[in-house]
Amino acid sequence: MRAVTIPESGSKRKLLDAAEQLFADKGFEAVSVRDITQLAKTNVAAVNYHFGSRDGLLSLVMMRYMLPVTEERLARLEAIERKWAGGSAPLEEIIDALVRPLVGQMEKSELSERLFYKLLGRIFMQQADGLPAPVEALLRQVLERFTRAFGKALPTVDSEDLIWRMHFMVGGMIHLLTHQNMLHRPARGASGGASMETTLSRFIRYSAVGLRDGAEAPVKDVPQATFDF
Amino acid sequence: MRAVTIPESGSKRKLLDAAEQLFADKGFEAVSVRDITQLAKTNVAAVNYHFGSRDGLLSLVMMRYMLPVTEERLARLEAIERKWAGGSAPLEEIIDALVRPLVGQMEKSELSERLFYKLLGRIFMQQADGLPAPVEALLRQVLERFTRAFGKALPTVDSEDLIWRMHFMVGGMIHLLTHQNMLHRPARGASGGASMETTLSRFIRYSAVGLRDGAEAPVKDVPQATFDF
DNA sequence: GGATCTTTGAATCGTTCGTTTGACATCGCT
DNA sequence: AGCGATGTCAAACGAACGATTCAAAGATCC
Repeated sequence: MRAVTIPESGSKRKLLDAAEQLFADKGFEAVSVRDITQLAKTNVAAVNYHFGSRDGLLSLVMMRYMLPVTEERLARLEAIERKWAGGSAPLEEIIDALVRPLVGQMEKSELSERLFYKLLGRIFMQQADGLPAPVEALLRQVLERFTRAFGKALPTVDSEDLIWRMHFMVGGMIHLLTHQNMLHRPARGASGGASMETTLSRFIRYSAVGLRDGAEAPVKDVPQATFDF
Repeated sequence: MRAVTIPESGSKRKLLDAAEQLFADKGFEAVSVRDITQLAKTNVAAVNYHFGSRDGLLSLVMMRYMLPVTEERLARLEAIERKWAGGSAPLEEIIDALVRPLVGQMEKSELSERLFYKLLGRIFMQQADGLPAPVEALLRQVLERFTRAFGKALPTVDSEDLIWRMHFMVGGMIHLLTHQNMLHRPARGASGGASMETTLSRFIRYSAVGLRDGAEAPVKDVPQATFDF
C-alpha cells in the first residue's frame, strides 16, 4: 500500500510521466491528450478514465512535485526559525529554504534536470493566469509564511517595499528556472559547467543584497524621478 | 502617408486593437481568431486577408510596441554613454534606460495600463518557448547592447557572475510586468496607490544593489554550500 | 468456475480550430 | 459609364480537439 494519490504503476503512471514530460517541454496549453496518450502508448480514453478530464491530469502533474516542494520549504523554514529562536534568522538561510527544495525534489524525480526546472518554472508562471485551486493554495501558503519570515528578518524595511522586493526576487527565481537550460550550457573550457548548486549561491547572494537594500551601504543615491533627456 | 507597417484605419486597425487586448488578457494561445474578429466586429476572413495568418497578426501585435520600446531603450543608453563619455555610467541610469521605455510607450498606447504591461510581460515570457523571428531579433539586440554596458559599468564583476545577475534582474522585470495588476491595487488608505513610477524606482534600487553585489558591503558571508539538516 | 469489478480498445460524438472560397459591395480612375 | 483594385461577407473546408460510448479483456474474490 503506497502513498495515496501520487504514484501507481501501469498506464496511469505512464500517463503522468508522459504528461509531465510534454507539459514541461511544450507548455500546458500546447499539449493535447492525444499527444500524451501517444507518448504513453495508451488509449485516448485512458486519460478521462483515470483522471476524469485533461484538467484533472494537469492538476495532478502539478501537484506531484509542488506538494513535496511546499512541504520541504515549510519544514526548512521552521527548522531555521527553531535554530534561531528569539533572534532573527539570517536572510540568506531563509532564501535558501525557499529555493533549495527545488533541487532537492529534482534529484528524486525521473525527469531530466532541464525538464524538471522548466516544469516548475511553468507552474509559477501560470500563476498570472490561473492555477488549479489546490496548487494555488500551496503557493499562497508559502507566500504568507515566507512573507512573515522576511518581515521579521528585515524589521527596518517598509512593508510595502518588502512586498515589492520579494516579488522581484520571485521573478528572478522563476526566470532562473525557465531559462536555466539556456544558461547552464556545457560551459566554455574544460570545467564541467556551473551546476545548479553554484547558481543557487549566486541567486541567494543577489537576492539577499537586494532585499535588504543598501541598508548598510547607502548606494550613491541617484534617480528618484526622471532624467533630463 | 503614415508610418509604414504600424497603424491603419478601418478593420485592420480594429483587428490589431482587439487582438492585442485579448492576447494581453488571456494569453497568446488562449485566444482564437474567432474571438478576435468577434470583438473587432469583423468577419473571420478579415484576419487572413489583412495579416496572412493568425501568426502574422500575432507577430504584428508584438512588434507594434516592441519596436518603439527597443528603439527608445537603445537611444537612451546611447545618450547616457555620450553623457558619461570616457568614464563609466552609473548603474542606475543604465537600468533606467532598460525599463523606463516601457512606461514611455504605455502612455502612447490606447491599452489600459494594466493590459499594456501584461502584454509586454507575456512577450518576454514567451522568449522561453519561441518568439517570431523579428521580435527575437529586437530582444537579442537589446541584450547584447546592454550586456556590454553593464560589463563596462561593473568591471570588477566576473563576467559569468554578471550574466546570471542580469538574468535575475530581467526575471524581476518580467514578473513586475505580469503581476503589476495584483500589486498595484487601489491601495489601502486614502493614498492614490503607488504608481508605476515609484515602482520603477524600487526596481532600479533593488536591481542595482544586486548587480554590483555587496561590493562595498561584504554581506555577512554565509552559505556557500548546503546546510546541515 | 463463475460472478463481479476494474481497466483497456476502437469507434464516434459534437465542437472548435485556422484557413479558404467565391459571390458581392465599394471605391478611384480614365 | 465602365473597369480593375480593394475589402467585406456568409458559408464551408478538413483537421484536430476533449470527451463519451460500449463491448471485450483482465483481474479479483468467494
